[in-house]
Amino acid sequence: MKINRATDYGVRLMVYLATEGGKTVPRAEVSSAMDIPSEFLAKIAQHLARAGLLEIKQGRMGGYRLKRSPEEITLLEIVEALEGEIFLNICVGDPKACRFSSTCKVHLVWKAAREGLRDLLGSIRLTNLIIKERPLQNSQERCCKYN
Amino acid sequence: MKINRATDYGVRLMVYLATEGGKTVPRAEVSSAMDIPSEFLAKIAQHLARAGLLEIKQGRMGGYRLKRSPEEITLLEIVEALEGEIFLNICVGDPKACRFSSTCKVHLVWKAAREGLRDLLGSIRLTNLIIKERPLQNSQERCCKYN
DNA sequence: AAAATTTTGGATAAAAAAGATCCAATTAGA
DNA sequence: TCTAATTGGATCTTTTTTATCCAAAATTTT
Ligand code: SF4
Ligand code: SF4
Repeated sequence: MKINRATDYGVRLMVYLATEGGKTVPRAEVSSAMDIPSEFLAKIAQHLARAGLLEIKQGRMGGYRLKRSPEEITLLEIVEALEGEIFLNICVGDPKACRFSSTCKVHLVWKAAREGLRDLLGSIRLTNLIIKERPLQNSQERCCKYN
Repeated sequence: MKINRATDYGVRLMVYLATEGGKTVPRAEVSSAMDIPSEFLAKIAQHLARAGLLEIKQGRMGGYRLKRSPEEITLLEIVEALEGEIFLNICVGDPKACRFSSTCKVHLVWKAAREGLRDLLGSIRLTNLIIKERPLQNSQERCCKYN
């Protein structure tokens, strides 16, 4: 019951792109800054591009950049783009996979757990994940409990 | 991000034992009633026994039974006995595993997600998971939202 | 147009985890 | 003692994860 490395790497990539604003960042830079194996990163970026989360520019001066505003992109989208839709147990996504699913109460717990997890991840936006070097001087604003 | 089959099987076993009250149930019976490969079930039962959740009786008339009252056993205990402590990302259990963990905000989200998940699973007891054939006639009681 | 740089996409592969299965030895009731 | 039940260790297969390699394609610069 853990996320994949690829998912964590994908989130790192997206957070890095968010901190770089709209710039196109070459793979090598993300790889070294974020400690992600370069070739693996290429595959992850392709997944995220197909999911409509980032844009890939090929050729010289190519690289990656966010396709949408970091305010619009949730952690849930990133995670599910890389892991597939979250289901903590097979029966949640496919009730026919278990002959007990219609009466089983554990089934309901896994369903509830999934909801809770997705709600949390869905409430976090890329903007909430950017690391600011120092806190804003004249602002008390906190967009959520995670920053 | 899914539980293992072994974990689901383990929960099925525990729920079955709970429905049988204090009886010692042979492995073959649990295996066929709960659709669990018998030899695999043996391994799972050994794990749960080491975790103090059930008692194994060897020899003729042997089998499995709960070691504690189903009221005292939570789903979290069962799941963690089989999966190990729940951490949705390596950095949650071992911050040294990632050089970003001290500043990374995603880290905090995975921590919060873990808390939420463990709280939910910890709130469900084996008694809440027993399947009653028909609802009690003269009782409105619901021990929680899962029954 | 040629050179330089950067990604693609498909193949491949090593390692780890998951999901069992086998069986000789052991245990304990009858 | 006979029989029925589990143990514990080894083994095995399959799937998933985590990459890596490289020729081809794309795009900018010279
Ligand atoms: S036993 Fe219950 S929780 Fe397990 S797979 Fe079947 S329906 Fe789902
Ligand atoms: S990048 Fe953040 S979330 Fe990912 S492993 Fe490191 S600390 Fe954890």
